This record gives sequence, structure tokens and C-alpha cells, in this order.
Amino acid sequence: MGQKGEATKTAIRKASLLLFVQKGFKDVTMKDICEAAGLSRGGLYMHYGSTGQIFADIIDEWMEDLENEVTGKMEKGLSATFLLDELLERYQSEMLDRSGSLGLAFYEYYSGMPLSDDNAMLKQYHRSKASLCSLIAYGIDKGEFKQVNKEAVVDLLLFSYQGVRMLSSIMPLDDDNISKGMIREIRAMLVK
Amino acid sequence: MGQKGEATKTAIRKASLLLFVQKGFKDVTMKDICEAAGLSRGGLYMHYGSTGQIFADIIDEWMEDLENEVTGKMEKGLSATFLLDELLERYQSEMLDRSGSLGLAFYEYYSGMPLSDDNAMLKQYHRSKASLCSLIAYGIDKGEFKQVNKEAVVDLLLFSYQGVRMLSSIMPLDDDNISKGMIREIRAMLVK
Amino acid sequence: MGQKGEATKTAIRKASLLLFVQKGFKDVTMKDICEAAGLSRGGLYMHYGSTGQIFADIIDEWMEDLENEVTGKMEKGLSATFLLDELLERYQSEMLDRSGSLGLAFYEYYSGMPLSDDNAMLKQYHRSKASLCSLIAYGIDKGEFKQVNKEAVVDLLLFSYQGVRMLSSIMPLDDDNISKGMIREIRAMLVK
Amino acid sequence: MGQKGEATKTAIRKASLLLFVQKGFKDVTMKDICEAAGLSRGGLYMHYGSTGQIFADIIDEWMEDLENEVTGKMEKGLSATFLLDELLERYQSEMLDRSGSLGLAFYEYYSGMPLSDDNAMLKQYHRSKASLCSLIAYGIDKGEFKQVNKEAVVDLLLFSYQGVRMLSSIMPLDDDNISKGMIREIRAMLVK
DNA sequence: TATGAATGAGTCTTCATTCAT
DNA sequence: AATGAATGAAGACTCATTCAT
Repeated sequence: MGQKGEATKTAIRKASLLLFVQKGFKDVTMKDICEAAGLSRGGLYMHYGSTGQIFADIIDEWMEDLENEVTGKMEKGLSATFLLDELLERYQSEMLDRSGSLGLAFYEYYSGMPLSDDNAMLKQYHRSKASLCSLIAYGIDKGEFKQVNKEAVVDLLLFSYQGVRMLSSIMPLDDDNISKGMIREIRAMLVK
Repeated sequence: MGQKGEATKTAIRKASLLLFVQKGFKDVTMKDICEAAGLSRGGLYMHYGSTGQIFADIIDEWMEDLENEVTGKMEKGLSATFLLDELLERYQSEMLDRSGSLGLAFYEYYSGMPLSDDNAMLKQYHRSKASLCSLIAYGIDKGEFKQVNKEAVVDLLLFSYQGVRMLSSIMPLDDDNISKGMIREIRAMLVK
Repeated sequence: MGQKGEATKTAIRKASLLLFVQKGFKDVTMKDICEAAGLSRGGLYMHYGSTGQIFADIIDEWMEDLENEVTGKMEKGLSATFLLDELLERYQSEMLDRSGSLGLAFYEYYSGMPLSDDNAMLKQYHRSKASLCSLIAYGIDKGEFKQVNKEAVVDLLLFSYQGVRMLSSIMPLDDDNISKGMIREIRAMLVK
Repeated sequence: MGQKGEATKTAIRKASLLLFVQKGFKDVTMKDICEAAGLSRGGLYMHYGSTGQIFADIIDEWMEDLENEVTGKMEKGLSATFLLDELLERYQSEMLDRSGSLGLAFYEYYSGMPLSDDNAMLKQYHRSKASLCSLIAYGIDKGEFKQVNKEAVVDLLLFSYQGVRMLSSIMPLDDDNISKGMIREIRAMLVK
């Protein structure tokens, strides 16, 4: 019963994701999605009433996948410096893979909504922040890291990350160099 | 012709700017602009053929206003630390005044264009970067600043600035605290 | 088959009746009826192929309920004036209860059909007319009523009744006063 | 300037009137009107935003034409009986020309609006009523008419008129006979 | 220069109707 | 009998763009 319907919804989300990545949020029409999903007009409206609903659903699904892998490793007693490097490397590589980014779509989607506390990006920010802060606390505990203002350093990391990600999608940056340099600085702020 | 025509064009840009700030780039239509500028359809098309042309013109005008005030002061031999604080303060206050931001409009406008080197944002980035780098060099010269990777620190500043600016327009952030913390860290990286 | 099927059909008619009263005929869709009757699309189509069929069925059912109670009473030799008053009172109260009226639905339904002699409203008109005419004849016979053009007086009653009913559903009328006055006049035309 | 625009609006109203007469209010679409008026979609929307606006405009125009011609004649001292006959004759002929009636359109249009006192039909009712009442008063004054409840008789006339008009548009009535009879009765109620 | 009427294309949205299950 | 997924057609509405005046 729900079977077939759910499969179609999933197919719709999958097809839409591609479109949102390519064109941002505003330029994706219900018609685009029909075509991409191989569905008729009415068929699409059976499952979703607007691009906003689809996008919101995609985000929800998306966010559930992001879980702090860091915590587990701290519990295993690994070196904080090692974990930091691993994390920074991951950030750097993500900074560079700007393709496939939902940046514009997110920006457009949320700019059309009232600022609200159950904003998915906000939740994601808080989650990332908490995770990074606890890593730094762990490093300080182990004596590997300097005493720093954890929150400030984490913000610096997260926001500069966003900045590069967003700007490099609209202007040609030598992002490899840029991100390497930035990350080296941040590392230097932390590691003794 | 010039006279009156130029006045009308200026009025059009002024009216459009407001719209771009409020709705971003994609959602502003020629019709909106007609109404905002108090012009008829035909009248608007006399001067501009598309919203893109208007936006490009606005940016050009905009960019010409931004001039490096820093350089002059360096020449007067002022303390680098003083100049840095002044600059950081300005950045902080701009981080906070996210209202009136053209962020979304820029993003939308440039995401619809091929990545190109005569991108106004790119130019602006290079100009700011050069200006900040020379300030740091000046500080190092005077012995006030540590030896740092100038470019990296400047990028950190610029991109985290962009990050906060953009994100705080779509999610509710305690931006006052955030920006203060971040700027304090950056200052600490530089000043001996 | 009959059993359950007939129960469903009855449920459909019941749910539809409400909708027709609220929205007239044209604005009621098969989808509305599905929802109101708690049936699936396919389920509804099992029983009725269109709103017209449902409405026609409702009318048939409806009309069967209307039977001339007057005749019986005349046979019992009751006073014609008494019967007339009883009838007029009933008409007046119905004039006032314009809510729940199917007026618009009838109008819309029949205006979409060719004028035909097996029109349910027409049958109803003839039945009412015959019944009222025989009452008047009875009154004349008993010497209680004046010699009048029976048909004309009956028409006056029936059509003015319809007029008030229909118009008061679309414009705010002081229908209590209006109907009382009208009915008093009609009574005066008849009773010696 | 307004010249051409006003001409188009008039043409739109003219074309629409025909459609409203033929199909009532609800079944007339903006598309129908485009085609009937020989206009493009956008062209129509330039002048009217909905069928409701067009219909309202038509009614306004219409209502302005209806002016009490009766009053003038009373002032000339003509016989009340003569004026009454003239009026009744006019009503009768209008009862019969049910074609071209906006009955259904009116009904549908107003049934979709909240009952309101600035309802055009209501205004028209009050105007007609006042006009007829003063005619009767005039007749009573001149000793030609009986003492009657003016309002009640007028209501009887107006509502039975509406009733015939509306019902004869949806069921086959011998309206010639019916209206003649009804009008004769009403005349008899008045004239001594 | 400027007006505003007009066009035509494109998107949104809702339904009646069908059909595999 | 009944479900609900799917189709396709129809109508609403908005714009970019052109053009006669």
C-alpha cells in the first residue's frame, strides 16, 4: 500500500536533489521536477504540493544522516591532534568540492522563510559546533592543545568554511591554496 | 539626451537596489522595477533591457565607491595595531548589520553566470585582500605584528566575515558574540 | 452485492446533500464527495459516475417523500379556512428557513439540462398546484372562499414563495415581515 | 489615452454579458472571455483581474440605466390605474422574455458573496419597491385604489415576478398564461 | 523619451477519469 | 468492493517583450 507511494516520493526527492544542486531553489519548478522524475503533473501533486515541501523533506532526510562520528573516536582515547587533523582534512576537502553543493538552494530556501529556531541549518550549526568544541576540550584536557576560546575558534572554522564554500561557487578562487592556508592557521591556533 | 536619460537611469538603479536587497536577484521582475521607479513598461525598457543589466550597473557604481582608506593612513606612519583595530571594528560592525545586505542578490546573480575573472566580487576580494595584506606587512615591518602567513590570515578574516554575513541572514545567530569572539582570535594571531 | 452497495450509495447521497446545500451544484466535485463520504476515488466511481447522477438520485429520493397530506384532511370534512391557514403557515415558515435550501443547486442543475417535461421541479410544481387548487375548490364549494381564479392565486402563492426563497438566499431581506405581509394578502384574496 | 483602454473594457463587458446570460456566472472562465472578446490572456488581465470584477462592473453599468420612469408621470397627474396597467404590462412582458436573463448569473454571483447591504440586487429591489409603493399611494390618494397594505402587495408582485422568471428558465412553464393570471389577480387587489 | 495596450509563453494547480492491485 | 497512484486536460495568473502613439 504505502509501498508504491513511498517509492515514488523517494524518486521525486532524488530527482529534485539534482535539480536543486544545479539551479538553486528558486529556479526549480514543479514542471522541472515532473520531467526529471518522469511523472505527470497530477502524479507529482499527489505526493508533494510545492517545491518547498520537497526541499524541506530532502533536508530532513539529509540531516538525519549527519552524525557526529567524532565522539566515538574520542572515547577510544585517540590523540586529539590526530582527530583534529582528520577533521580539518575533511573540511578542506569539502571546501574544495564545491560542486554538488546545495549552498545556493539553502540560501534561497531559507531567505524566503522567517528566521526561525527550528531552521535545519541552525540545528546543523549547533551540532557541528558542539562536536568540535568537545574535541577541543578533549585536546586541552590531554594537554595537546592550548587554552583557547573554544567557541571563537570553532566559529572561525565553521564560518570561514561556509564563506569559502559559498564564494567559490560564484567566483573563481584558487581554493586549494586558500583553504590549505586557512586551515594551517587554525591548526596553529590550537596545537601547542 | 544624456541629461534627463541619466537621471532616469539613476532613479531606476536606486529603486531597484531596494528591491534587490529585499528579494534577492531572481525574484525581482522588470514589472516590479517599473512600479518601484514609477515608470511605464516601455519607459523602463528604454534604459535597461533586463534586471541583469540593472544589477550589473548597480554593482559597478557600488564598487567604485569602495576605496582603500587604509593606505593613506599607513603613509602617515600610524601604529599598525591601531589601524588593525580600526579595521576589525569596522568589519565587526558590518558583520552585524546584515540587514540591507545584497548577499542573496549577489549570490543569485553570479550563480547564473559563468565563473569569470572580471567578476566584480572577485575584484573586490582582491582589492580587500591586497589592502589588508599590506597593512599586515606594515605591522610586521614596524615590529608590532608576528610573522604570519599574511594571505592565510587575511583569507580567514574575509571568508569568516562572508560566512557570518550570509548565514546570519538566513538563520538566527547571536552574531554580536560570535563576531566579537572571532575577531578577538584573529587579532591575537597578529598582535605580539 | 445489493446490501453493502446500497448502504454505501446512501452514505454517498447523504454526504453529497450537505455539499450541494452549501455550495450549489456546480462547485461540488467528485473529489469533494470522496472526502466527505470517506471514500477513495475508485470507490466512489463504483457507485456513481458523476455529480449529476448523484444529484438526480437525491432529487428522486427527495420527491418521493413529499405527499399531499391535504387531500386526506379534506376528506374528513375539515374547514377549508382552517386547512388554508395551516398550509399558509407552513409555507411561511419554510420561506423563512432559507438555510439548508437546495435552491442554488436546483437552479444550477436544471439550467444545465434541456428543458424537459420530466423535470422533477416541474412535477413538484404540478403536484403542489393540483393539491392547492383542490383545496380552494373545496373552500368555494363549502361557501367559505370567494370565487377566484384558482390557478392564478395558486401561482401567485407558489412563485412568490420561490422568489422570496431564492432572493433571500442572496440578499439580506427582512423575510419575516415580508412573508407575513404577502401571506396575509393572499389569505385576504380567498377568505370571504 | 484612457481612450483605447476604456473601449477595450467596454468590449470586454459586452462580450462577457453574452456569456453570463448563456452560461450563468460560474461556468464563464477568463479564457472564454478572452476568446469572446478577441483578446489574449494578458490583454484581458490588463483590464480585469477576474470574472467577478467584470460581472460587478456589468451590474453597476446596468443598474445605472434603471431609473424610475414612474415618478415623472405621476407628477403629470396621469391616472393611477393607467400607470399601474402600464407597469404591470411591462412586468408581464419581462416575465415572458426569460431568454437573455441574467437570473442564474446573478444567483451564482451573489451566492458566492457574503450577504451584504450594498448588494446591487438589494438596491434594485428597494428602488423598485419605493417606486411601486409611491404609485399605489398616489392611486389611493386619487381614490382609484383600495386601501391595501402597500408593501405586501408590492412584495407579492416583485417576488412572484422573480419566481416565474427564475423557474421558467429551468422548467417548461406556460408562462404566458401564468403571468397573465397572476397579474390580473394583483390588479384586482388594487383597483376599486 | 515615455506611455500603456497587447501578445504569447510559461508555471501553478485542480479535476475527472482510469486502472492495477 | 475498494484503494490510491497516475494521467492529461483545463483554467488561472504572471511576465518579458514589443509596438503604435
